[in-house]
Amino acid sequence: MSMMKNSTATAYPTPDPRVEMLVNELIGRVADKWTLLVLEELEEHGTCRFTRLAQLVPGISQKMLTQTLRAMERDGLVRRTVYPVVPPKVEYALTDLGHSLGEAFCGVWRWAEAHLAAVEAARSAFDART
Amino acid sequence: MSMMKNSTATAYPTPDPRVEMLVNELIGRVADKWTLLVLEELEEHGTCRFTRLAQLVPGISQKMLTQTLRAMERDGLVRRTVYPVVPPKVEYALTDLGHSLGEAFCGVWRWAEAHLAAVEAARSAFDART
DNA sequence: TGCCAATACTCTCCAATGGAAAGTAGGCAC
DNA sequence: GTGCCTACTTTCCATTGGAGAGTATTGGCA
Repeated sequence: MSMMKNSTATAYPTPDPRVEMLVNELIGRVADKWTLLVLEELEEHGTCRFTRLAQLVPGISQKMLTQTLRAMERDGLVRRTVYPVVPPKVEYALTDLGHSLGEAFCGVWRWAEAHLAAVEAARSAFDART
Repeated sequence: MSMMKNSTATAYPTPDPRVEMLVNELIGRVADKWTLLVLEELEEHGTCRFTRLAQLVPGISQKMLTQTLRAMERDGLVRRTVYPVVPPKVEYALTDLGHSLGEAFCGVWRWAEAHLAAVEAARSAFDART
């Protein structure tokens, strides 16, 4: 927030501490490893069922997938559609809000792709410094 | 590094599974709540000492601050400067790489500010659905 | 009449993580 | 000496996360 927000010349850019607190809380929830990975797979593959997501997201456990999807549904990021058929069928899809968050994270993705080598070099250098 | 990301006209942008794996790992590390919050405070306040950061980042423990700063230093996101003075003095500042990551996260911050109300509404609606 | 298969969870147990608070180092003012 | 300052570091304990087994449903099969 404040990173880009002080367009005015005021020394401190945080207008309302309540808003800041809420944004921090929201960031803390949304900037979660699994949320991010699930978001990406849903962006990339569109509507998915539970087991497909479990295969797509590398290394997630069923419990964490359930929890993550529930939290994302509660936050209005994904829409959960249950079909009352014989073997259960549940589909997960991004809402508009979810898509907009995905777009917001595009920059981070591009950053990761672009600076992968720099990070690895930094790690090697750091580890070499004993 | 990122061996050509497929220039072919595939529908989805996943080029090389190795790159994807590394990016996922990097995302998983960098998209950590504390990393994000520390990054923001360093962007906003510039160079900081340890205790100041501990005050700035809401709710972080000393242990997590130490761990987070070490990981960020290892990844080349922050520069750690130790002054061998009487009471220890250590300053933390973002590197260029750190700044670039901060910029990449700008979109997420803006998203959080812009959609705060939408998320809260979604939560209320979800919770009301028992 | 069992019994199974398929799916999306849900539960249990155990290891890893995170937080609070106390401890460490080491020189300096007292 | 005693206490103080700062940046950790360690210890202990509560919470979280993962692996794998269990559950609920019901049409289809023997």
